[in-house]
Amino acid sequence: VKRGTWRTPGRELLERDSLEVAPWLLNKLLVGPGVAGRIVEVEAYRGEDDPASHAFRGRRPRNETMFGRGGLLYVYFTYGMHFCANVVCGQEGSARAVLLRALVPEEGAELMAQRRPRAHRAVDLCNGPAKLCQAFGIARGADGTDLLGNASPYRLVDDGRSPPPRAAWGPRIGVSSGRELPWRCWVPGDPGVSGAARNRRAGERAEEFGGDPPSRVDGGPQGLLS
DNA sequence: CTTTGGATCGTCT
DNA sequence: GACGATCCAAAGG
Repeated sequence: VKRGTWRTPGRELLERDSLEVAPWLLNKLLVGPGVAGRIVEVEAYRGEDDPASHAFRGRRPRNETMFGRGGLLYVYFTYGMHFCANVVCGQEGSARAVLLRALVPEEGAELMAQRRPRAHRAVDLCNGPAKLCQAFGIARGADGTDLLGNASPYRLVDDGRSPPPRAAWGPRIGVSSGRELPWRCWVPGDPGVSGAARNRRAGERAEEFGGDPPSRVDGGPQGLLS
C-alpha cells in the first residue's frame, strides 16, 4: 500500500443512497492509526424505511450520528461488549448507513494481532463487524468521526483499486426483520468475508437471490415492509 | 464439520 | 424484563 497514491473520495459520492454506496465501498481502504484494511463485505441500511435499521424508530441519542452528513463514522455498542462501525451516507437527515462487515488487513497486522490475541490466523483479524473495530481500536470515542477529513484518526481512502465489476449480493446477517432483503454485498470469492457469511444458512439464502444486486435502488418504502 | 450457550449492558417496552 | 446489525469456546456428529 503506497500512501502517495491514496485519494480521499469526494463527499458527493457518499451522499448517495446506501444501496449505491455499499458496492462502491468494496475495495476501498479504511485507514486508522498504524493500521489499514481493504473493505470486502458491507451491508446497506436504509434509515427510517428499513425495519432492521437502528433509525427505524426515529432519531434517538444512540443513532444521532446516522442522521448526520454523508462521510461520518457511526459507531454503536451492542451485546454489552462489542462495537460496530458504519459509513453514514445519503443526505443529512436520511439516516442511510453502510455497516462495515469485513476487511482484509493491508497494514499493521501486528498491531491488530496485539489487540485481538484470540485471532490465530491473519484472516480472523478483521472478518467480522466487531472484530474489525477491535483490530482498528474503534470504540465510542470514534463515533461521529469524519472519514473524509484529512486530520481524522479514521479515514476512507481510494488507492486506485476499483470495486469488483459484479459484486455478490445476499441477505443481511443477524437481523430479525428485513431478512428477505438482499442488502449485503461482498467481493465475490474473497476469503476475507465474515465467518457468519460463510455458514450454511447464509449461503443457502444467498443462493435464493442468485447473488444478484437489488433490482431497485431508488424505490420508496413500498415493498420494504411487505 | 455444525450447533449451542455464555458473556455482558445499553436501549426500549 | 427482553433483546440485540456479535464473538468465542465447547460440545456434538
